[in-house]
Amino acid sequence: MPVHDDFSRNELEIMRRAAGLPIDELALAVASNIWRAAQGFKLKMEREVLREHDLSFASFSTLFIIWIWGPLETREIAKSQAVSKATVTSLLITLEKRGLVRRKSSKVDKRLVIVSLTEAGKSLIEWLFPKFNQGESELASILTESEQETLAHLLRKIVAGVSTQLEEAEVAA
Amino acid sequence: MPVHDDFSRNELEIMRRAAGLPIDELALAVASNIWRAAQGFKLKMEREVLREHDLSFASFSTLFIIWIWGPLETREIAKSQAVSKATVTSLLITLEKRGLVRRKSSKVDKRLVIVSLTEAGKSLIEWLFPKFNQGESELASILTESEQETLAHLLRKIVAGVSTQLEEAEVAA
DNA sequence: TCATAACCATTTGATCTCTAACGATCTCGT
DNA sequence: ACGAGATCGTTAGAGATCAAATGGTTATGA
Repeated sequence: MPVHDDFSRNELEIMRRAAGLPIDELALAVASNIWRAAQGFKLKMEREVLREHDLSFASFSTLFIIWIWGPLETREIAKSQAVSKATVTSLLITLEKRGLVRRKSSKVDKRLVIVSLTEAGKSLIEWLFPKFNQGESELASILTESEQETLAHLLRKIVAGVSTQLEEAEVAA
Repeated sequence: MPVHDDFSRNELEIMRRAAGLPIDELALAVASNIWRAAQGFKLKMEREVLREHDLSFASFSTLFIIWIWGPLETREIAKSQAVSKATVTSLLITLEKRGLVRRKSSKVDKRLVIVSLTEAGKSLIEWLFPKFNQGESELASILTESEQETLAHLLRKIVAGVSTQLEEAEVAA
């Protein structure tokens, strides 16, 4: 009995009784499968691509975003990954120790820190990215091209929607 | 310029040049939006539902799975969440400190540890779950019902696929 | 001008997460 | 019966993550 499958009638009944109200089963399935898919993706990439270079998923993402966008401020990296600035600071310390990124204070606004890739960082991400994309390709290959397009489309809507919802909550606070 | 949007022609050109080969843009979009959706979901739930009870997403998931399935062994919890046993041990220590779960060694097999909810844990999850499901419902409400069904269906295939791929890699090692 | 508010990165302290190594326990083949 | 190998939960050590507090910097308004 696989514990990780979708929920049976029995389990739904437990939840429903506790909730006292009808529960949104469809939303439950959507949310839990988004989460499971993401965890599986992360695990796959860390094991099959990143581990041999001793790089975490978060570190890879950070290198990647700087590679694509060029030198960035800390707050921009945080925003792009939807993580706190404190997390980015911690990641950058690790990456800087390994000589993959460089930080320098902005001349224009001394509060800002500009982060750029070192040569070693650039080489690493250029070496790693094709393998990473290969893994992504493998992940998606379970679906037809048309299904992949549908999935990406629906997920984009979820991402946009939740981003809006989070901003609204932010403003209200 | 929102850093978190899908990638432009320019950025794709950077990747393509570095890769030397054509890259799988569709798989890139699928994977990155899975990841972004999951991060947004986690953030939303932690802020809007879990924070006021000082509970992490991982703690909530653990309480939830024990609530639905009844007393579980540590390894079963780990498997159900796709995390390592060490992670579960650490979570259980925290939850036990707060009096939400109880651990006892199995009589049948002394290696095993059986985890069950305390009354406080049961009360908390039963209080929290309806609010959590409400949040999930809000998350999914950007899509029509039919779209939600499609999304859940496609994600289930991804989850099953990546699970298979991870197992294959496991066996090969 | 200049004081107050807003914003930035960092630090702090707690939790979550992983792999690797460990000790205790169980299984299985001989 | 019994020893080799497998499995279990835990520990150790490192990194990732967050909210809250901090200190330095910039913007705003009277």
